[in-house]
Amino acid sequence: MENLRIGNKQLIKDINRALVIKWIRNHGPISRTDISKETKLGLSTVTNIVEDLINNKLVFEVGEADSSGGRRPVLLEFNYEFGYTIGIKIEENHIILALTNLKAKILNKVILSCNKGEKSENVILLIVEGINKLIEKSNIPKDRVLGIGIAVSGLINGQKGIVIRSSLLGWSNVQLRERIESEFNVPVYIDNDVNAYTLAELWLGYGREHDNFICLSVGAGIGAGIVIDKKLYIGQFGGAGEFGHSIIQVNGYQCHCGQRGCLEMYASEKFLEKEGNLLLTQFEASILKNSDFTFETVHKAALGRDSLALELFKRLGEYLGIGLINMINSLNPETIIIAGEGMIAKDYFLPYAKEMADQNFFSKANYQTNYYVSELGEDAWVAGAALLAINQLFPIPIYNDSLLTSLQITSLGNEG
Amino acid sequence: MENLRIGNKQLIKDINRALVIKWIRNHGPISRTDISKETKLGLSTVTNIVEDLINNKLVFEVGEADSSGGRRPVLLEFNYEFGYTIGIKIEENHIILALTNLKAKILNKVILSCNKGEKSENVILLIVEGINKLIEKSNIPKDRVLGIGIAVSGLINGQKGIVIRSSLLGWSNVQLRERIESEFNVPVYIDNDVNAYTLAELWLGYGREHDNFICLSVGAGIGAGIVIDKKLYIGQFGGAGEFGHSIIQVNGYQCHCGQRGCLEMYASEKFLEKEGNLLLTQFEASILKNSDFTFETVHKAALGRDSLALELFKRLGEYLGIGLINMINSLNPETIIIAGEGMIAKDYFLPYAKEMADQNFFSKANYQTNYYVSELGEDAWVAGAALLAINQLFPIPIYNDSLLTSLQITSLGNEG
DNA sequence: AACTTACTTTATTCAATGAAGCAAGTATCA
DNA sequence: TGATACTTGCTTCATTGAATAAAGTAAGTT
Repeated sequence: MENLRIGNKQLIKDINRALVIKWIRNHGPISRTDISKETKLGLSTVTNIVEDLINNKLVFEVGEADSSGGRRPVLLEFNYEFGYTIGIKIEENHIILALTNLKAKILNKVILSCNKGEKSENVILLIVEGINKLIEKSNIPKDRVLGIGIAVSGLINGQKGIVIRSSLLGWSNVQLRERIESEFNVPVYIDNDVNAYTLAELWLGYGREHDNFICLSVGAGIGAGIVIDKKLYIGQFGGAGEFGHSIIQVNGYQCHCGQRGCLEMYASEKFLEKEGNLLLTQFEASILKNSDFTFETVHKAALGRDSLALELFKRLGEYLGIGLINMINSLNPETIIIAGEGMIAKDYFLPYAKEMADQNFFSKANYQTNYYVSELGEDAWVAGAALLAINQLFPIPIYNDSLLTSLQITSLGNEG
Repeated sequence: MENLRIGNKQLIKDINRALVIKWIRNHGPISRTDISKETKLGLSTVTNIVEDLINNKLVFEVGEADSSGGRRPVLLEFNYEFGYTIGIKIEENHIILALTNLKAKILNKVILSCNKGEKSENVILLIVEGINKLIEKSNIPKDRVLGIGIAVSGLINGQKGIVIRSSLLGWSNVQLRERIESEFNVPVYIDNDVNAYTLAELWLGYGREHDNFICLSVGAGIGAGIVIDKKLYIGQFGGAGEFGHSIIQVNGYQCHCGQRGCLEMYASEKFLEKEGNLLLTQFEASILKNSDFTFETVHKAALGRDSLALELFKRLGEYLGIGLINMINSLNPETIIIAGEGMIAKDYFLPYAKEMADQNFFSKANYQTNYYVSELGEDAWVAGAALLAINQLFPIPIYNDSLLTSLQITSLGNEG
């Protein structure tokens, strides 16, 4: 249950400190006066808080801006190097680790190979090794790492820190957080990979200026992250956004999840494979005849105007459109951001998807949903993983439960 | 954008007043000491706030509880008759109006008939007439009505107070709130009827002890209300929860909304009609042969073991199950509450729906979703409509925007 | 020299709070 | 029975500490 804090001086202080930090983080470099104007906090209040933040090295004065007829404003900037976080993405056959500053900017990267289907225990050992290597390579003191975020594909219970099930990795019920946390004594956060990507969009991409959207990943599978009021919605145990397993066809293709007719079987790489092989007989001339069906190979074929490839993408697009309709009609998002490996071939399927999706329930009432193609690169996955941790360092301090990890920073001011 | 208030004394005061009110509302009769213990507010703080509330007649002392070795605790109870609200449900051929106290308890009811397909302007006039009649009948001063809530089936933009589209009523773009508000000079809230019912579940039913659920209504159509963290999620413009128009069958039955294969065509009364007529040739002996197909008629037939009726409910149940799967997989709710007129026949279709729905993505990982059959009666629709207004009277005052209407009450204390 | 803009210092305000006190009961025991 | 000690509930009051408005200082432009 959401436990709102009671009103007292400490709450005032925490809220206003967090507010000032937020403004400097999101809009810095910025002057004290501007913070005061924007937040409606009294100027002297801002002065006091900023002094405190500077003493704690969370904020720096970085120079002066031009005057417009009076004393020059002193510009403040957040100290993104106050500490570091590590973002990790576990993939089928390698692990990507990145050291980031508190802006989720990647400062250093380590990529380790591992065998496909490797046991979780061995992967954990690899991760530990990778973290150590990364810290050493980056030449920073270990205790400046303030948090670790790990992105894993599959069903994740972030609160408990458990990988419930990952069909890609072949894991189930792995206590990932506990293992890494005990090794480094630093808060560790884990979440679904698409959720991590969604966080990257929220903080570094589209979400910088928007509060509500769904981020849909089209690739080997289908996944989605749901952002409501600038917060990631995770559901009862972290399983929200499994749109890939919404059923769009009664008695449709058998899905690996046990259901039939899942969207994932119609709008991800799995569809290219399945439908591609079925259609081969009708498209004898296709250059895909002796190839496998991945976004890459089919895309290449499509570039060469291969008619099987074109047909596959057309069908995938139309099915994806139905998936989009279901998202729109059930959640009514402002925008759907589309990302994932599949987007290399976006020109060949997105138009069909959009055309189909525009037939949604709301469009009849002239309420449009926006589509937006993610512009973040590959690095967004690990950056998003790092954000799993960064996100927790500066929470809005109005709830009781959010204090556990953030205390380290937000209450530094009480000591001095 | 959610605009968090800045920290100052007024915020402290508002939070703590709201907190005390909440405890008395939800757990009264309760003593000052117990409030202090539960909220962690200082006892003297509670005393002060309570004094204020009593002066403003928001709270009453209602007697003493037994002593357990010391002075008897003085019990406080919320004054649910501090004011009244009016809940209204607009149906196809009548309008139901109810006067409620601030607990959404129905004190008086007026039902007006109107023609099916009546123009919105005439219906509005009827509503005005009904409200006046209700107030007169209840013998209360007009200015004790603190808010009016109206539940309408269809697509509603609650923020703007507009009925965007209601296929049942044949309305589109009706400025309902503005019209009623200008007539009575009292805040008016409008929302989708299922959202109103969901609010009733949230405050009067299942939600009293739970924070996250989806409330699904099975009747003439299919609708759903989504509760996240004890708050109704409404989407970009109030259209969240249109699960009825999620597509479960590519190229399926044509829906009135323009799409094909909507859940609403497979799991509401519309399905009984459509599929019933199609199946008549195979079930020559059915007593439904010259009947219409409503939940009522088909249910009666099922009671007589009519095999067409049984088959229809079986199929409806299975399709409904697929709808449930899609809800579960995309939102991962703790519980799905099922309600609506269709539930008279629940014994004939729910078992099939549950069996199907239990095949969802998460069940493979042993994470169960709960189903719960709504126990609120017919009155819950208007009670929920009243709650649309009541809900806004005592908001958690941490956001700037929530102050508009609640100020009347929460700042009474500043005057005395 | 007058005006602007940016920031700091200082006295004030006010809601929460802990401590002390008051109110009104129960338990114990002569 | 009733005097005393103890318990529990509530109130009063001085203190605290954060924001804040006002006055003062710094450093620029016109």
